[in-house]
Amino acid sequence: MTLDFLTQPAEEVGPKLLGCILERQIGGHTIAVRIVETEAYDQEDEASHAHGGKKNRSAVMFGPAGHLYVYFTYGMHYCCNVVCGPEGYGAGVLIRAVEPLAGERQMAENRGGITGKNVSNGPGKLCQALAIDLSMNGHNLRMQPLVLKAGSLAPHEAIVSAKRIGISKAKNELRRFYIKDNPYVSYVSRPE
DNA sequence: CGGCAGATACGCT
DNA sequence: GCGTATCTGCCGT
Repeated sequence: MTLDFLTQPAEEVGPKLLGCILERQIGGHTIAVRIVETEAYDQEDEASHAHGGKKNRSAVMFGPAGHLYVYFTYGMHYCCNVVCGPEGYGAGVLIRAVEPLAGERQMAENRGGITGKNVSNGPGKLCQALAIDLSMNGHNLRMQPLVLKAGSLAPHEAIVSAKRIGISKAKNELRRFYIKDNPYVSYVSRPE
């Protein structure tokens, strides 16, 4: 399995990223996590940073698929997207939550000692746990120190589509996807 | 538990 | 100036 599907539209890529693996190399340690919640954005979406054409902040979203778009919001939080779609078309999939597979100790340390599911069950939290900041903006996810690997769902797992969270525009769009019953899905996401 | 406000800096009007 | 693809702590029940 390859990452070729990243060139498809965001709403296709969103569900397909569920179950994929992110590997972060940092300070001689390896952190591995599995993506359990995503959300699709593209330039026709009023709520997307790519809406209204290419801007300085969102330029990466218009670049080649498979790169990382990192942005800063609320004065204190980073969030990260996987750029997707054809080059020149602004689209990306926000990674909203991940499930730790390896390096939990390192992640807890990055999060100031927080352990358990609170370590990565939200967009800002997972960026802090993986030490992702603006210096990673535009990073190619096929290269160290942060690599995206194709993955799949376990046989018993199911994908749920839901309305979006935390935004005021186009919030009724069904562009959020998560793995049903996974404990690391952001806790606001429980209802169907 | 659930709800609410505060933190805090950046991009856009 | 204002709103923001959020998180945390503090409050009351």
